[in-house]
Amino acid sequence: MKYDTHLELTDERLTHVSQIFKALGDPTRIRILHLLLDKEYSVNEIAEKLEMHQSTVSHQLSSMKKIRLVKSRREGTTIYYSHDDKHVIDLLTEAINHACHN
Amino acid sequence: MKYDTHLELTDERLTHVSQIFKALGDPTRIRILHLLLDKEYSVNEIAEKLEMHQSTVSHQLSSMKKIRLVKSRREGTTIYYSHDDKHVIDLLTEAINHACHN
DNA sequence: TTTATATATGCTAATATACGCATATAAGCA
DNA sequence: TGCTTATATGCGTATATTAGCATATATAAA
Repeated sequence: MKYDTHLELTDERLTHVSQIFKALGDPTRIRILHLLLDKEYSVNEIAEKLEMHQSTVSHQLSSMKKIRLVKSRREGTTIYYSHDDKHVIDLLTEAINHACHN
Repeated sequence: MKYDTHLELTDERLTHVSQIFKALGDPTRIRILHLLLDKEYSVNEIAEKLEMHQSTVSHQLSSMKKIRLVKSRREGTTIYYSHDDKHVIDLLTEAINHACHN
């Protein structure tokens, strides 16, 4: 798909776009989102797989949920997280792909 | 173009990708890059067009040049900046486009 | 109700970031 | 050389961010 390259950058759009990029501008959050590319994981699963502290993962999931980058679903005491913004996932995978072809 | 979605996220790639997104995660830098979409501008032109202080613009251009998001060319005492990473420009325009269709 | 498990969150310290002032540097011109 | 214009940069301040500890909350099971 081809995009217009000259859409007006209003304050609202600027805030939104920079917020998204800021969220992606942290290795911890990138690793979490990258893990969530394929399927949902619980907080503990994420912490174990990525060798992070539970509170670190929870904090970052919380910050990403606040801006709707991820969503959660409860099953008993376990909460499963998955990504919730296809556009953002596209941006991330494209960036990783570019990094892989350098 | 379709991408693989499962390329390995090595430490090096992680660092690179997060660095790019971090650079894009700031309204000042986004405004500058957005201005530079079409054509090159001098530092003063950028400062005037965007109503920013000269030192602010220079600082941010310097930080973006360090990671090769922009490049510069001298003409007398004037230095013209333009973008230097097509991939990053693509990421930015896509993000703005998404923000425009929400 | 008590206990165990999973997750969330308040708080703090360490670190990073953005900005702007003041000044340095660089190039061109008188 | 001295002056002007354009840009860069050192420094200090204000603010934001990150991570981890300790603890709170929520759910389920005994």
